[in-house]
Amino acid sequence: MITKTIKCFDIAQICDSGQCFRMLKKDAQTYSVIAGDRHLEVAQKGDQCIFYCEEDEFESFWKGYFDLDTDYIKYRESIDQQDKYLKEASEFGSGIRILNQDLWEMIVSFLISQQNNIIRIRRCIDNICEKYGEERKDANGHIYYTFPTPKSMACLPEDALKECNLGYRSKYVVRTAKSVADGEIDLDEIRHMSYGQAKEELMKLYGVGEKVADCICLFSLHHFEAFPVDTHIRQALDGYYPEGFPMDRYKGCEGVMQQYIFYYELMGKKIG
DNA sequence: GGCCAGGCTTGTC
DNA sequence: GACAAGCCTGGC
Repeated sequence: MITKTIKCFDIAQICDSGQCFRMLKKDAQTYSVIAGDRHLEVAQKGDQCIFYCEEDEFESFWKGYFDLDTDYIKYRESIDQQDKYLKEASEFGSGIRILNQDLWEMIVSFLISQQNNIIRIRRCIDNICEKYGEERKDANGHIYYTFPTPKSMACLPEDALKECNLGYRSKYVVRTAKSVADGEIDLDEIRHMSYGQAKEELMKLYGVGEKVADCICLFSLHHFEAFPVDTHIRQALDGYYPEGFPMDRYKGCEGVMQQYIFYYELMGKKIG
């Protein structure tokens, strides 16, 4: 069990920001997270965070996963003071961090995300994990499932994942699993590429377009230059930035700004 | 070659 | 009926 005081970190905001679909609220302060074959519980009260794991696992994995070595205050301070909308959005989502998630998990998750909502995306992912992942037990003896490997889905008929409610996206996931399992696309190479190269390579995968490639680059490769434009972001940009979003000003942290806007558009309006 | 309309699963509002 | 972290295909 590790206790830390962390600024700019809010597990609830990270959970609701729609970058991770395997994070679950257990009670008012506690969340459980599954990443690859690992499981973690996190509790938070203000700046105080408790990570229920051993110190070496925290240092070697979860610290990087939650991006705790990155200074988000610096990004927020770089925001144009005249830009009231972005200032408000960044204050509203001040506890958001860009997670370092697994590349393969993000490819599949954002293939499923298209023309879909976050609740249903979560359900689809739970379904494929239960059906094609491996069963594990957490420290409390509760069962959870690992994320299915490319190999475990590569041999399926293209329609097989419709059973998991993926709909027409089933063939995207199966064909992509095949491309990766066959070595046609090398994930390790993509991990070492620049943003531009990685995006281009990812877009060779069946079902991966510009928006999905940007999400993968941002949430698993830590390319902060990626700025995924979906319907919500499109609306915000049309409404608040008719001249276009000032990408040049935010060079190197465009993706962080995108997350502030996305979260504000999705959650800010509910609360008012 | 680029551009654009239409189609695609399914659940929720 | 419209829409949800869109993409592919075919026709021009």
